[in-house]
Amino acid sequence: MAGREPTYSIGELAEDFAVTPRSLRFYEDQGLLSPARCGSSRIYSHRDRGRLALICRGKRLGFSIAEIKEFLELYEADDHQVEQMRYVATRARSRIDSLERQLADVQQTLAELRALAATVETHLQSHGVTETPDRRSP
Amino acid sequence: MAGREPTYSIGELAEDFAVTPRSLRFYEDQGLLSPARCGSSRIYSHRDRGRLALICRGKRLGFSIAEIKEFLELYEADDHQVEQMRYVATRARSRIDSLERQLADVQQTLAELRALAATVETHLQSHGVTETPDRRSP
DNA sequence: CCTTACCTTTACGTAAACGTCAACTTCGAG
DNA sequence: CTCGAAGTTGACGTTTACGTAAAGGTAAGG
Repeated sequence: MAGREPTYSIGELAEDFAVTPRSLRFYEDQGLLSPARCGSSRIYSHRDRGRLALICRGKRLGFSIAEIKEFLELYEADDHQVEQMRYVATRARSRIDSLERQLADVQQTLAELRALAATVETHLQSHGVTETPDRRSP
Repeated sequence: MAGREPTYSIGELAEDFAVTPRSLRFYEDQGLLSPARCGSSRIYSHRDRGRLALICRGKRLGFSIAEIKEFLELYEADDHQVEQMRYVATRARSRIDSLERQLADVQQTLAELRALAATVETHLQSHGVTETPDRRSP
């Protein structure tokens, strides 16, 4: 019953996540990944794949590499000593606080932008333009 | 009845908007501002002040200097050229879309983090620790 | 006259997150 | 054997939005 864990080359994993091999090496330099080696070639495990998924998500969220690294360590610490759990709890809470602030920021920005869009569209309407802008031949 | 328009030195304006003089010079280099000169000193008019307000707002909204420059040129060009307003509206909408995606992502992350925090705290409780962790002297 | 505060220009420095190039090595296919 | 594709490690280039001296001008106040 031994299904061997799948492994990936740098190119495969890069393509799967639509990043470049260069990025994967960079993440490794920064300590976010540490794939096994076969000779000098990198061999990525299923866990590495999971970590990369988290990295990509973090990037989508606009976090820096350093922040993402903290995240990863946070998830890693999952099955560590009880003593360290306090630290994890503290980090998680502080992370949540920061995210809540970011959430508020984004919502504020959205509000401003929607107001701007509304203003502009009102102006457009007052010029007799009500439809979604078609492109006219110039 | 001729109240002269107020003018500002670089330092005044910078302080008013909580930016550095360096930033104002930079914005000028980038063509976002072009204050009058008295000798070599910059003299900012009321209009310049208005432009700076737009610049700061653009920054808050997450636009790049280059994008803000485009907007300023649009506002400048004609107060209401329909074609140009469409462009602004399009940009705003696209930014809104992107922010809405980001919002969803952040909310998702928050949910996960809260779950993690809850898990960790449950673990801590099961070890007889119920209070918020105080910082002990090391 | 001298200091102080504020202004000027020029120009190099910084941080993030890779891109890009060079200069190999390695491996399976033909 | 040879080729090309894909891998490796440096190391320097790029972009954005300024920071940070360096070196000096100018006007007010003591």
